[in-house]
Amino acid sequence: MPGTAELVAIFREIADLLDLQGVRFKPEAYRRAARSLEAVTEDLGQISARGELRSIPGVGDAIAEKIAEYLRTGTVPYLDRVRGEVPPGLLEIMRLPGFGPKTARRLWVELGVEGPRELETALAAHRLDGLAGFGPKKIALLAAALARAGGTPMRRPLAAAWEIAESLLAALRAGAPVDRVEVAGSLRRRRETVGDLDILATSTAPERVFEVFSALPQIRTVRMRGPTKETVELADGLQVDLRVVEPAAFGAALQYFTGSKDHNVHLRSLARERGLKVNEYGVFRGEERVAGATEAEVYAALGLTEIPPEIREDRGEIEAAAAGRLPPLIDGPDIRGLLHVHLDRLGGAAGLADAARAARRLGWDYLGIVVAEESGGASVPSLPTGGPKVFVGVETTRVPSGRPPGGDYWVLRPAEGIVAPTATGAAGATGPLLIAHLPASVDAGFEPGQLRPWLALATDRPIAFEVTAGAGEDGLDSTVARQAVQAGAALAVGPGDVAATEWERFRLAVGLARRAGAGPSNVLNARPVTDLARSWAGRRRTG
DNA sequence: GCCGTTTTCGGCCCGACTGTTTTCAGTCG
Repeated sequence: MPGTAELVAIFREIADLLDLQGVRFKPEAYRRAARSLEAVTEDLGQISARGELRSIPGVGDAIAEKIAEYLRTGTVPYLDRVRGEVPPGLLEIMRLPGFGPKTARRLWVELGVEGPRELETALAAHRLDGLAGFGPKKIALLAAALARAGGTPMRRPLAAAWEIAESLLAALRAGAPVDRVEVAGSLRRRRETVGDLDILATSTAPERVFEVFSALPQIRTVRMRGPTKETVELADGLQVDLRVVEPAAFGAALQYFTGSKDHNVHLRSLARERGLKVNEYGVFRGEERVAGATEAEVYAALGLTEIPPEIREDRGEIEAAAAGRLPPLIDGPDIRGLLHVHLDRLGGAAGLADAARAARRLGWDYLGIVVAEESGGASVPSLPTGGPKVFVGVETTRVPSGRPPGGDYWVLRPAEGIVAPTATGAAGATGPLLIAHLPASVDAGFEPGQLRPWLALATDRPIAFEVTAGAGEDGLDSTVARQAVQAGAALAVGPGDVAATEWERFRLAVGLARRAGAGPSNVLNARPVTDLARSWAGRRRTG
């Protein structure tokens, strides 16, 4: 299927093939462009039509021309050219964990190995023995990696990774001589999927910390351990890096290991311009450490206001921080209630009372209880006074018009495969508020242009796009959500369809909204209860 | 191949860890 996702894959393959040829710098340039394209919220065709492809970070003349070519013809001939220069099987060898382009290329040049199958044969025939740089351990690692090949490590949904991380942090705090322990990496940036976990700790006895960590029941194997860093694999294959630093370097290390790569590279080049050096131990002027204990200190030393982890992606946030113009982002305490709580999930009236208590505990003023369209909304029990206000949402699978029967607002969950509003009820439809739960993930092949008809719908009626942190049933991902925010549309933030005991997960969804650049004014359920009641003209239930 | 309040050419982040080494190359994040 042509589109941004395919173009990203093409650039990544070009990068790998150039790597195999030993070409320097170009592979990173293509990867940078690929990462950048993944974050583009607008249709590439439109950007190209305006002649603005080069405004995408990492896209210069040569890559812009290849994008334009792809948009015209659906192919990038340069890919076929570089494919012709190395055997395709080498890609599989270089992607074996622990091995890379240099090894794959040497096996090809020195032994004629063109792919995994030939490598297997060569290993069996002991043809690698005696090859310079290939000792018995490396050969054994290669054989083991080859035997396990194919199982590409899966990225976990954010919520799943978060639960694993929480259990590891709790175990470390309880059993290891640590002062501070925090999660870093893409989980801290609240990326919607997480490839591995990064945990950072301060301690005066790192060795003991690693001992305790290695002995945790969740951990299957220790892959490597040095004086400052340990890498382990969990039973389900997830890789976890634990690093221990001294307190004076904690902020610098947290900043460094939170990333992203592009953000850090940009920061370090900024530091060079100012005669400074940044590494995971601090910001240095010559030998002198001028910052390091806190992240705020690190950013301040570089002349920047502190940048929230969720937007550290080098998409303009560093320039904004330098100018003191970082936009305010939505925060957990801004959330005033939930709007998408399924009555079924609560388990009836008793469950509703429990949910009301949970909502109070979280400081919320209202709950939007959602019922199926067929049920007519009449079955939602009222709450005793003093509890959160209860609104009733009616869930439907098609774009509705008119007032929801027996409810205050609509919740739209399109039937599977629907990616644009159907004609019925869409054009010119006005009506009470609509919360749209669209399964719109760039990873799953959603193209930026596909949001356009939905945004058009938002010009006719109040609509909010849902952002959740459930397990595989999420609404907009942060890239699509960013597009909605940039278009001035509202988001609705929630924990997904989970029990009230797991509502804390709404904080992860807040993280996704932050990644999208949403401030409090962009989030429907950050509005006070009175505003909300006004935003739909239906009857409302009072507690 | 990209990029620029030290540059339109000459740079391109930087440290940890492993395996094979006797001072380093490759890989990773």
